[in-house]
Amino acid sequence: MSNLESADPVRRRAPVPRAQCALARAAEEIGDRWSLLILREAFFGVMRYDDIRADLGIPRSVLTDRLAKLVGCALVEKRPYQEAGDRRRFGYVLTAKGRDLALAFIALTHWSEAHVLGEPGPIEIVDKQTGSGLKVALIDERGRTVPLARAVPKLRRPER
Amino acid sequence: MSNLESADPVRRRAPVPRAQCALARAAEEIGDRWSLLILREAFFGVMRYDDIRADLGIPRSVLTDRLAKLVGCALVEKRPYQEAGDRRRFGYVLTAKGRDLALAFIALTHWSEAHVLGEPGPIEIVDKQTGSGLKVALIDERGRTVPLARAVPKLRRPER
DNA sequence: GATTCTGAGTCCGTATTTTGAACTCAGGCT
DNA sequence: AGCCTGAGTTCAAAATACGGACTCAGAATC
Repeated sequence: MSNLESADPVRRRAPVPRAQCALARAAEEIGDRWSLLILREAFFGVMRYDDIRADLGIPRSVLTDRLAKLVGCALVEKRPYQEAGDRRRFGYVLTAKGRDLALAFIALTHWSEAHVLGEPGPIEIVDKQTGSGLKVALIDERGRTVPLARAVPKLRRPER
Repeated sequence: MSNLESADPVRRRAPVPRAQCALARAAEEIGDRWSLLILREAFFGVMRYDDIRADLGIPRSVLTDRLAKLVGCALVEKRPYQEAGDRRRFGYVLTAKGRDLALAFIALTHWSEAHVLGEPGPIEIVDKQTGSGLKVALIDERGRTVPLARAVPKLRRPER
């Protein structure tokens, strides 16, 4: 994916139209100002309407709409729960699809710490078994890590 | 980052306020419907206003605005170029900051292929040296890959 | 058994963004 | 001189977002 080093101004068109572009499809589901932030809340176990609202300061009408969309995309599930001696309520829980976004989230968070925040940031991702700090990296088929600069895109069905 | 397995409805608040959250800061820079797609164009070497517009179908006024924001965030640089026997024009080129987003992009693309597209997608990322297909993975301090399910968030400055 | 409280919304008028179409402007080409 | 092209700008209409008030059901309180 990394760019041609010496940008050549000759190439004019993206190799793949938008409809087949996985990134574009992902952007339809989570590419707006709030969805990412709502999912982050879910990653940290915040699942209740008013708690999300309080954390993010999102308007109620928008939160209602975004939650419905996230449920519609199967990123999150609405499910009932009851706290001891309280009436039954509904909360929102990540689905497997939503949980799998974590890798992209971690990558984006690390990028932001390096390039936007400019410092390590208050939360670190660790291996719950060993306690070791974790990073996101590219690995090849043998599991060896490869520097980003060596990654290039290749058409799978070579043109047509 | 991955969620507590058995979601406990007790936790109510995100561990970190929005202002310090790296993801939230990243979302301010690239969290809208078009910025991601524009950056994707840049990854593939498309750098001219009208080409981006044609690929994405984005309205001119929005593209102008988004490009200015991306330049403002130093994700992209506006720089002059001239093609043989043509007048000098301007194009947009990724900065190092922009290029480093590639890892998050690749992770998001793979997620989308797995969960949105449902099939491999037309572009694959390979090692330009070996040709080996590349994936995104979590690695610990010794470079061993760790499954996502073992990743948990930990506060770096342990509460206060 | 009426009133209050709380979580989880809905409704609504205003403000902001997006859209798409038309217009501009500079430089080169015929 | 007139036309074309890339890279915008301007503008009205449509879609979204915002924030405050309102609703509604069940528990708790008086």
